[in-house]
Amino acid sequence: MRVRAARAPHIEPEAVIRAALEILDSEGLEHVTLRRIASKLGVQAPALYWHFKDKQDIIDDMAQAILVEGGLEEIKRPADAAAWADWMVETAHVVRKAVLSHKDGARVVSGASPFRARILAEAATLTMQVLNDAGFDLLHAALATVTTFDYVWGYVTAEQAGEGPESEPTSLRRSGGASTFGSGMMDAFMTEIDILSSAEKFDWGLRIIVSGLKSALLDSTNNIKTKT
Amino acid sequence: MRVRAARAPHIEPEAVIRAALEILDSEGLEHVTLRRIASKLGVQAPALYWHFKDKQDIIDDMAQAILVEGGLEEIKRPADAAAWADWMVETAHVVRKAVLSHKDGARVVSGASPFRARILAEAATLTMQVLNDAGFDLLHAALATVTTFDYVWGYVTAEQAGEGPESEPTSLRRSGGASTFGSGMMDAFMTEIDILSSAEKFDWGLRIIVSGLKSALLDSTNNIKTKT
DNA sequence: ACCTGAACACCGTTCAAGT
DNA sequence: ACCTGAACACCGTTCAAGT
Repeated sequence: MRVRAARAPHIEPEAVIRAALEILDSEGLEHVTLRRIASKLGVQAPALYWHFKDKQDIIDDMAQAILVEGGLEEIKRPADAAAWADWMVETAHVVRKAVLSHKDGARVVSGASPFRARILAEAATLTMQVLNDAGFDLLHAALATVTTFDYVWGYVTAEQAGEGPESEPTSLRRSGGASTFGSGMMDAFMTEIDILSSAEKFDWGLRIIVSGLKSALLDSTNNIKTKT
Repeated sequence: MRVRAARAPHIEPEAVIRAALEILDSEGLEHVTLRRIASKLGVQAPALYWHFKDKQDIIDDMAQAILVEGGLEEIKRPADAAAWADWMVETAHVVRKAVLSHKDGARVVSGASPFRARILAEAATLTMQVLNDAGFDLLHAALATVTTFDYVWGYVTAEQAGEGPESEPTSLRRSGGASTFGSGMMDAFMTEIDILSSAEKFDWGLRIIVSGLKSALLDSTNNIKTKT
């Protein structure tokens, strides 16, 4: 009398997202189609419209799932407000890892509706509060958050876009251009930079930004206190 | 005997890109389809395959066109190598404006093949050289360039994604979550940050990065010279 | 050399109809 | 309440055939 698995549908939303993420990881975003998801669940494509408004709705939930599963929800404010700098670096690394944990993760999350996924907005809000507690006024806490998150986003997007299907020698197809400083100079830099892992490169830029933020914070407090 | 315009085809590649960009500006990227482009040229869709390998090839040329027309080619190294900081800020603004000059410009350029468009790679190479002349070693010139360009990319992408069709109140649809620190705190920050134009917000982040780069440069030279 | 016609294998989405 | 069948209006791409 064993229940024949996935024969009588009773689809649940979570199962849809799970199936979608499996297709994403094994075949990439362009294969995440309603017909593929449905067939993976033993169901016809239009069935999905009972549980989700449209495909965008599914993408939104995929983005949310990727970030939650990546641990974005577990981020808590630092015990010491003065430790904001290291906290920001850690938080950014969490976001990066979450997105990288699924193939085309960056494209999924940035394809999600309003301000990306809901959790991302919450993480941003939390970041603003941490910065505010650290001494930034409301305006500069918001600016600093946007700057940091936009860097994270730009970096991760480029990182994952580079993992494309064809791993051509990068940047030297179509040699017609010549362009004075050919690819020779480019290659010199590329050879240098590739001694670092992608995580290390990410970290370097992150610390540059945090270092700039530290200076901004010092400047603003000096304008008021002028201690010494 | 007047030549009936666009009746006898003789399609030229530039005309294809021009038509594609017109559709892009008036209707957005999702309407830039081979059939639409072709019909705009008085031709059938498969005709495009004689001039271009595939749609990706057209997107690549669109990206290149957007950046060239935005003035990316006119960027020259600074007269004074020490003026690298202001030069980077200016260069970043040029890239931002170029991308924003067409609807969905960011998506087009990031959808382009290898390292985005060819000109972007050249601009990056030039930036590395400028930084190298300014005292950064090869590795750090490359890291600084990547950091800056990734920030530019993240910022512009978010900026243009926000211009979406539906201009909902942003971030407060689906009020179910509650999430302790509701949207109230979020709104306080958003009100603050919206007193600045998008260009000003971009500029602020840019200068944070450049400020961080200045510190890094000073530190590295101090480690060698240790003057006084 | 340059383009058309017709087809192939897909999409997301709608909707009457089934159970 | 939940799903199917069939259709609609599209896609990018291929390819024999026309001129």
